Amino acid sequence: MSDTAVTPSNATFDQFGLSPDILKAIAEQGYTTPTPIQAQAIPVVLSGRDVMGAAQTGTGKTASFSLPIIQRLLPLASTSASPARHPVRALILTPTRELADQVAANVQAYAKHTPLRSAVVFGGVDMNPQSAELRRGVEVLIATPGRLLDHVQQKTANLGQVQMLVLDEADRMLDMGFLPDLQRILNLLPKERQTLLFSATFSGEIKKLAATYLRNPQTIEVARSNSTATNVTQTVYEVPEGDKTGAVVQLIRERSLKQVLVFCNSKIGASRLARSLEKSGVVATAIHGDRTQNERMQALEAFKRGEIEALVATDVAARGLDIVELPTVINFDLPFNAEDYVHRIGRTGRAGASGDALSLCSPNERKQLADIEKLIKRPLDVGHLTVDVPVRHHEERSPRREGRDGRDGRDERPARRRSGGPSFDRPHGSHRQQPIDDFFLKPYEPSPSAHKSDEAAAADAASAQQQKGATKQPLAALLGGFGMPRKSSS
DNA sequence: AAAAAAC
Repeated sequence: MSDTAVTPSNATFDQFGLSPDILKAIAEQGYTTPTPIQAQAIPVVLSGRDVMGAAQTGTGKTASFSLPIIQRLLPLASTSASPARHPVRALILTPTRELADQVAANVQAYAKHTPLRSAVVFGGVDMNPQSAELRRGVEVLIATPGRLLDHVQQKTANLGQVQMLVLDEADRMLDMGFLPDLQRILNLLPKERQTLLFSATFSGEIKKLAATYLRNPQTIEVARSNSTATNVTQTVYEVPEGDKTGAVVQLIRERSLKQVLVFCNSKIGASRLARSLEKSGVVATAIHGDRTQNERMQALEAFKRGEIEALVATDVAARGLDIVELPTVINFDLPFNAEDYVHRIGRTGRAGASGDALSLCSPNERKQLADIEKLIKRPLDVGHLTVDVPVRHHEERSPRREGRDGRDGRDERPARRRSGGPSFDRPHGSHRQQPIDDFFLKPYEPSPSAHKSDEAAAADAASAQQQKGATKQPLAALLGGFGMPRKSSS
């Protein structure tokens, strides 16, 4: 087993023995004090030892490996123009193209006063400029796996002299089915090398990967995995599926949000929401895997420049995107994987800044909410929007169930009955059958097969009681057992 | 259930 490093409490960048050229670049980036992961990882990486790092994005992880990589390669850096003098010595693999781009920008910045060359390759864009750059020779290569293998096949990338390998967001890469690609790449690398594996979680698969490809790694863990930053407020708003678009508009206006990242579960949903927001006067654009790489990059850049108020994204943006001090993240949909929630809200409250994570939860997403609260080991705060909740003194309703839940982006409905209508503009859209009151009338219904605990049943009864005649009540009251961790019965 | 990634 590997041991865990101790955090030096008040380290400075000066004490790592980094080259003045690197320190100069660090200073230019405005950094003075290493983050905990940097304080722990930099000395270990400099020592040449393998690392198994558990760190969320936003903890300064990229610099924690980039800086010592640059330092270690410095003695080998050549000022020669000959490509042969610039073989790939460090390879950094990331799951998404945007993350590769971000990491590359960091490496570039940290190495700018050194003769080291770096390049980034990923899919979705022309291979030729990448090939040309690779042929000129680079010591540090940042890549997504598929395109890297493409370059290997084209013989534009030679990995025979790689001494340092970084697997960034390794859990994500496995989730995305990159294991075969990773294995192929790893087989091309010299056995004698230093390997750094970073992962948000240490699942069984990650441990297996580490056992296979790392040698006596030192474990570095800054924040317990699955934990969320304490400087981020986390609030959930219970919103009927069809009211989510309006709710987002309202949150943006209420809070005067100028730069908000909004997560959807589907590509189509993200596009639709972006369009709906635009109709409501919010400058918005979507970023997801069905948009061209050019569109993705332009959306991201415009967002960073502050030209876009709402960037509506799928989980392509859940990890790794480094948008400095993003104040607010909204979950339009709750993610299917609770871990993705942690990654999504990791886009805010970065580098010690405070942030707000706002989540919309429709009745059919309560299971996801319960999973999230179980993972982060605390309930989210329950917020309420200032829209009127319709008063319904309800007697009996037919038990007919909706065949479809409308979760796939069919979230736009015509304005509801005037009395008690929402105070926000509602975009025009297709009709959904489910009446708005459904949510208020129907407490959480577990599937018939699911076993319900006594507390949950009691909570349901309590919430059903409280729903009658409810208006503008805090959702916590409306929802009784809302957010209670649910015992899973398997 | 969905998303991501090579052409």
